[in-house]
Amino acid sequence: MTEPKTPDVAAPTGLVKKNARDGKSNATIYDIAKVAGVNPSTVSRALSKPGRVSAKTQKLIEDAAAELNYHVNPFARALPTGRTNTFGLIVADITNPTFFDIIRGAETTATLRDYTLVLAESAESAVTELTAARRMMATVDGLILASPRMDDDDIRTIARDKPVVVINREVDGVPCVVPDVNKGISEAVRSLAANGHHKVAFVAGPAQSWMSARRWEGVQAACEWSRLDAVRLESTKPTVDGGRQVARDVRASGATAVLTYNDLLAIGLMQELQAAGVVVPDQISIVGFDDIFGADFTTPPLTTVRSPLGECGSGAATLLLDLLHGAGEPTATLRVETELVLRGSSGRLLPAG
Amino acid sequence: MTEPKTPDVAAPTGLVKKNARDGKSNATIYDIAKVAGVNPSTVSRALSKPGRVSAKTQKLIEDAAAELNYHVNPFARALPTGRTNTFGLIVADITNPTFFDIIRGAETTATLRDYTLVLAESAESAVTELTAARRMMATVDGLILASPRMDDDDIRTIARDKPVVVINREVDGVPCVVPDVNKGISEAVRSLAANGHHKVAFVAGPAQSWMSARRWEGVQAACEWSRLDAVRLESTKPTVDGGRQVARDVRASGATAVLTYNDLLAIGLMQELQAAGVVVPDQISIVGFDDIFGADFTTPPLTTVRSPLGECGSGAATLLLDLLHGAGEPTATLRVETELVLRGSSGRLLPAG
DNA sequence: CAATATTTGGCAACCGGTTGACAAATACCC
DNA sequence: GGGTATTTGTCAACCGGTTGCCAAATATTG
Repeated sequence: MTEPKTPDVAAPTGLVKKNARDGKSNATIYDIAKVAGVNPSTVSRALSKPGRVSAKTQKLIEDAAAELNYHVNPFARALPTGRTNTFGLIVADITNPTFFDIIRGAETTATLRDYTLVLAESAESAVTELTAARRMMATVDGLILASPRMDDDDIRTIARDKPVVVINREVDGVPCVVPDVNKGISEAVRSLAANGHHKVAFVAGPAQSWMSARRWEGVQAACEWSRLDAVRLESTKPTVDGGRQVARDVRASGATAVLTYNDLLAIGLMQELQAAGVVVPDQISIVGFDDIFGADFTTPPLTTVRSPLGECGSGAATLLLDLLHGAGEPTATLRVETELVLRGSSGRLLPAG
Repeated sequence: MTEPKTPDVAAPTGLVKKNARDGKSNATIYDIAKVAGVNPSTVSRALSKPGRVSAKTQKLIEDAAAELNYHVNPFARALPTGRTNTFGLIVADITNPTFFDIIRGAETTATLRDYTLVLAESAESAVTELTAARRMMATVDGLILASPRMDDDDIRTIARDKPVVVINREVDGVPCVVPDVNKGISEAVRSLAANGHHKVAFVAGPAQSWMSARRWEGVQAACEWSRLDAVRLESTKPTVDGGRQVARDVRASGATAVLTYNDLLAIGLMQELQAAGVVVPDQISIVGFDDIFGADFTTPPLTTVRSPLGECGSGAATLLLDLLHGAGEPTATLRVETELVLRGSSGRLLPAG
């Protein structure tokens, strides 16, 4: 079969074609087709539809592909199919260590399943978040929203276009990965009750944070169960700085134990209290949430309700990838367990001197 | 193209208006061409070649585009042009906080200039890194390698195909962003000398780490200048755990001040020494590198030589984007300044009791 | 006002795969 | 062997932009 059926299809049309495949330009299925002596569409099938072509042809094509060092062009594939083997992850704040483990979990799972992770952050703004999500929609197969700030309807709207998985929040009709706060919180509160505390303060997070609301509910319920007083305080922002700022209110509240929306608040709060001469945990116990990187750098190291963040990230990625491949419930909610990590910042209340 | 302020997203009224292109298919330049009564190629030009079409036609097309809520299909654009408005960032370890600020800096700059950041990690492995880089090459316009582990030749090979910027390492013929360690180190060593120290230990990082070598050189030079003894110790890994493990050697070395390759090592080292009853800084001074998140959580807070990591990330992104747009030196090296951040973990050596 | 220079818009050929329809080749059955 | 059921490979029409070339339209100039 040496006779060319279609003689000079590629006759020089005057176009500046970089015909010399000088190492640069990549091999295409047309090149493979020529080498293997088959039609390009056969090459395409051999490479992406297992079993569609005969074993003999398959081998022929694979050899040619290997010889030419062929790699599919992702854009050429994405154009007709819409599939990109890519998914997006939008986090509220890249520098917030809460998300580090989520990012890593998602990235690891993505790579493992031959997907690429595209990252964006919303800077804690619902508008930025929506913009980022919209922008990504065009280029990804699916989206993971970690602690989204936009409202439920926006999330559902996006979820109508492409598979979406939400972390740290429950949205009706959208698959979610949420830590179940109750176990960890009740362990924490019971520990505080056992150590002689009677009044507990909860420092809340951002108003739009679904998780902050759940944690406050959990704290209330657990306190009721243990017959402790519970009071809710507001923070300006869920950061170390926000924690410092809330120290006044904490002292004014008369609570002897504090749970904060997250570890950053707890760390800032502890720093400020210690700077003012308050001894932790003798005079006040502090418990954070999440067990972020650095939570054990403090003196005393921070007691905290751990959320398995890495698991959240990889769980969300798995959920999403299953969805993309047609497996799994379209709206399953994955619940992961929380647990108390008892360190030095909480303990027995010493009688006031 | 600004977001429509009118929040009628949730309003069920206007929804019926959408014609056949309701769910999936997005408007194309052909749709616009039809509405505007021009040729698709004219639409393409109006939208991407400023000034190529008359103002009148331009307006016509822009209006039609707005009406149809048109967004270009990135794949269709990438296919013929190869441009994707995307660049990759490969870091050695996603969970290492050193990279958090780098990631954020790069992400912020990317978003600002309308690029998308694709993230991958090498898990501290040269092989994984090369694989990740290769994989990305197909889909990005350029690549940033933060603290790369692969060897210079591999980097240069990659750099021949697409623009590459390296952070935390100098590679001949490739644009780099490197903190200039000398200022920060000499400040640190002078401070130690002034506080009565005579022997300084340096705990090194990974053998392949270019930056570790530079830091050791810097420490040696500064110590020579200040007439201090300098001794080099090896670490098993550049983590908190590695820092704990090196504590033995540090004590055995007889040094009264330690600089560690990075903050994680410093933190682990300090924890271990304190656990053994050593008082920091009275008996030993500890100085880290980088000023990572959490470096000030410790008691005493960590003295460290700060590298402006966010600046490295954004600087690398800027360098890369300039390169992509034809501006800037093809192999410029951007040097950023380091400085000593004096906190509590270093100070005057108390006379041994 | 004619002649030339400059804009402006249209045509069509790409970029590199995917896929439905179909025919040729091969296998299977009686 | 003839006839039907299956494989297997080919054809051709996409996917949605980009861009070189050219001609028509318009502007500039002598």
